[in-house]
Amino acid sequence: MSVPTDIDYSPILRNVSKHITLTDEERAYFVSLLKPKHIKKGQFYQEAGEVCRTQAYVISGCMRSYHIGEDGKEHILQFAPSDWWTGDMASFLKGTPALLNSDALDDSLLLLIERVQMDHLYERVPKFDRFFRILITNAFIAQQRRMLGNLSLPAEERYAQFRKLYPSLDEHVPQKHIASYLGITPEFLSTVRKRVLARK
Amino acid sequence: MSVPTDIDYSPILRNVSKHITLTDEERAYFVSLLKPKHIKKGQFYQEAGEVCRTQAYVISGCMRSYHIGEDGKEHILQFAPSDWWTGDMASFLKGTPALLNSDALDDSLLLLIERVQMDHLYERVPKFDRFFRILITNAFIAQQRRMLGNLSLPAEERYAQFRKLYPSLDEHVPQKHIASYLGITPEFLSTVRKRVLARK
DNA sequence: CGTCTATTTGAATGTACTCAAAAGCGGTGG
DNA sequence: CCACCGCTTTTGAGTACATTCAAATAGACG
Repeated sequence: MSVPTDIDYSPILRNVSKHITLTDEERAYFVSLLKPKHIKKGQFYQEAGEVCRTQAYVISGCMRSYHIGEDGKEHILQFAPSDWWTGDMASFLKGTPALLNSDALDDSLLLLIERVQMDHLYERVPKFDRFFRILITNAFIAQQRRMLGNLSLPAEERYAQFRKLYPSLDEHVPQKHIASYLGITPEFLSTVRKRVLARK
Repeated sequence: MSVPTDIDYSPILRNVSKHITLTDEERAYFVSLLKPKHIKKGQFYQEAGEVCRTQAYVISGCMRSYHIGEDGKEHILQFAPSDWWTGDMASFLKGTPALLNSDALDDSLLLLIERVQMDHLYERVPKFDRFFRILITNAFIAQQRRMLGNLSLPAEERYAQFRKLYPSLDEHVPQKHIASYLGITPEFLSTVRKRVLARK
């Protein structure tokens, strides 16, 4: 049994106040809906097939969410380092079985909010409609760029872009996961990487 | 000069009321912000490089938005048939030059809303924060699925899925555009198509 | 009809994959 | 501290999926 730890809510509150302004009361209410969850490296936050009942804000560590295709291969949709949100949206909203697995790449601390609480939050503090509108819009835009890259760029360029966009991920995350994110095999990333590094 | 046409706002109002409920007054206000725009087949609603100042709801016809890569090739990010929303989000929100072109695949009628008006709308009728939150969330989910398909499926499967998901587009849209959407060449789609059609 | 563009077909090429094996790296226990 | 084990990364040969280029055919529209 672990000693109960005091959670520092300031990161998520800063995250929220980038887009909306809360009263003390609203802030307290919001924080009361969050459940901390520690996840050790390699353990799951969520598994495909189950319904995803929460959305998660990453306080520390790094999560990944990925799909296992019919061919049995992993395809990574998202890395979520600290200050990112994660969770299978489709499953969360519609109550359908999740397509995505999510596990920890490092020991991580998440703050979870449940679907019902989320609905209450929207009713009692409509500003959160705006907050998540903006949050998801940004995610949408980022994903459009990724899609565009996948449509128009060869693997070498995609990897170069990835390095520019997420330098810290490129350092900390095993190459095989980056390959999976880019949509290529680890073997091929290895050769591509040699070429990209040679550019210096 | 064309005879001024009466616009039927019921499609967009039905679209909105799928997610939020408006008073008569709010409805009237919302409608007052919309500017109808006719676009003939082949003409542009928006060009890359310019700032995208509006979001558009498609009343009738069909739009496409696409990016022209460094290689000079078109890559289609979205088809927008009637009842869809379109517009370069990143440019619209941040005021940066648009990456996307958008032109009409058929004679189309759009309803445009400008950035400033959109902001007013959010202030005066906060329910629209919710409306667009839901709208964008759905777009996000759909795009995740597309991304997943592109990562995990061969061209033949991607095309088969596209046909299932958008049967009417598959019929009405030139194959070269579908190829561009799927991320393959028109020549290769032609051979893939033969195999998919053979499945019956 | 005739012209222009879209689609099909085919041959040659390239990018990325598979499979296999070797080398590197990190943690763990002796 | 070193030796070993498991996992990740590298390397290479052979293969497959998809592209390019070219030319023929089919469709659409004035």
